[in-house]
Amino acid sequence: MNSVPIPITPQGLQIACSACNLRELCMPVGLSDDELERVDSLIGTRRKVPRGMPLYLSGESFTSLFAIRTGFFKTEVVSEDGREQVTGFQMAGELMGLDGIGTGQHNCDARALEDSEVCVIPFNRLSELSREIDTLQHHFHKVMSREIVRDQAVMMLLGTMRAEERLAAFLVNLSQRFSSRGYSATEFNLRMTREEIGSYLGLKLETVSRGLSRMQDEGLLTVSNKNIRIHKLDELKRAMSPRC
Amino acid sequence: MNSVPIPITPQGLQIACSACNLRELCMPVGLSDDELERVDSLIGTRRKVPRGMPLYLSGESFTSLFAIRTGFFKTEVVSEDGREQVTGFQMAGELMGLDGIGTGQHNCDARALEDSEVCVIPFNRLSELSREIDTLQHHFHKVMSREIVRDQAVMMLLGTMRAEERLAAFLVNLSQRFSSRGYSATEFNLRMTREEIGSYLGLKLETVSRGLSRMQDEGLLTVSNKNIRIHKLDELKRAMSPRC
DNA sequence: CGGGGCGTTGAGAGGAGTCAACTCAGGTGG
DNA sequence: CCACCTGAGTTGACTCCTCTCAACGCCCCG
Repeated sequence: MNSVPIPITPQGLQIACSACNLRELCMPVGLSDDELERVDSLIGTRRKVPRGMPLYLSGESFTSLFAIRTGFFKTEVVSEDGREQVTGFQMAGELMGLDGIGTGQHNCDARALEDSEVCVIPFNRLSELSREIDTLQHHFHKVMSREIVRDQAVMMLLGTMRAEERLAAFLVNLSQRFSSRGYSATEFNLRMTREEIGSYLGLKLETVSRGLSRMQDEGLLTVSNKNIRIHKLDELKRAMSPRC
Repeated sequence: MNSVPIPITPQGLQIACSACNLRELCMPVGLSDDELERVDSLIGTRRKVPRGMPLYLSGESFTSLFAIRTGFFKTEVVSEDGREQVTGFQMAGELMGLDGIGTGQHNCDARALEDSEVCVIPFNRLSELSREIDTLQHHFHKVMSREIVRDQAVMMLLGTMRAEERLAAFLVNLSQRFSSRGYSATEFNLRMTREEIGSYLGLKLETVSRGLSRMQDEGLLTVSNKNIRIHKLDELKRAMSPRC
């Protein structure tokens, strides 16, 4: 096996959803104590996924969603003719596996980019519970809908932006997500390779590398391998728009 | 107003969901008579949307989903800096508006490409009912999930394919969707302009035009304005893959 | 009949891809 | 501890695909 189920132990209970510091990110607000307890009971197990290992692979049967507790993932689609497309990078508090509901099989690979841990959410239990708790149902629908909106934003990026605009948008997006999790908005480590960034942005790795170098030359940021320090976040945001 | 609500009249009842010829496309199977009746009651009104008119616009508050009864739509996202991206083309039996659930506001424009008619599905009624009818709940989740998978396929197209591959993929996709609705798989009329195709595929309209001309020169198909006749569907499918 | 939207085609420009050489960091094993 | 090796990243030179700009034709409609 590529990962280890962790049964909830007495110790484990201290990180029940109701006590999880990621609660605002992946749980609905406004639940009663009773409801909160039942939602807690949703999470049967947690699972550690070491760096480089898959959380699930395309074609595997779908039974659960996964909420990231710690770590960093990528999701990747591989087509029949061998093309690979990274469809997203996921971090703490985000949900993975929604693509599997439609067919009952996962439709992409999810791989840990660093040692990670996820909460396993059995989908049929979630379905049951969301029939009983309106708030949970609505929350789940919102999460799925936001996923659709996010994908549409990526389509916009891939369809209309040039290389450096895509790169700027990518970095600004990462910056915001780190920031909203309490990390620095201006300094962070990329967990993915240039090639993975390129795949996500519809570019070749050399183009990604050149783009970063160029931004460094312009004083927008400093790149040192995977470490990024953004000096002019406002200019970086402007660089997302044409004619700059 | 850009469209006209149509209250269900005695005549209207004959096209209740349970009797709709698109039933397999947009309704769950395996409902009991009682359940069927309740799902029928979901559809409060229908709405005609003349060609060119919006079904909804970005920023409008979200209250309902829409199932297409007849006609053809495009959905389009406009970014702050003025970029436009067609995110999809929708035809009979397909659902629109899922992007609005997350924020409570529509996040794209939906516009009729020909005179169309949609069933209005009040979202809070759908939510209620899907709490009572498992089958309906699961069906709705599947529909949302498939939307995500579809969007990922578009990301793959935009991220990895060259112009003519995209065009081939687009035509094959249309062909299959027409075919599954009982229309010809090899002859159909495009409802959208070259520019709209280009926006969807991340290409300029000239590139779309050239691509179609080239395919015609190669004998794959015949183009006459918006009319497409595919002569070699199998070769067109091969043209979706690299090195042809 | 004239005009505007849509589509086609050509010529030239430019941005990203391709190919290749080189550097660097990290991990492994002698 | 150092030599080695591998994968990741950078950079340069060149190619080529798509975009840009422009001219022109077609069709529909006022």
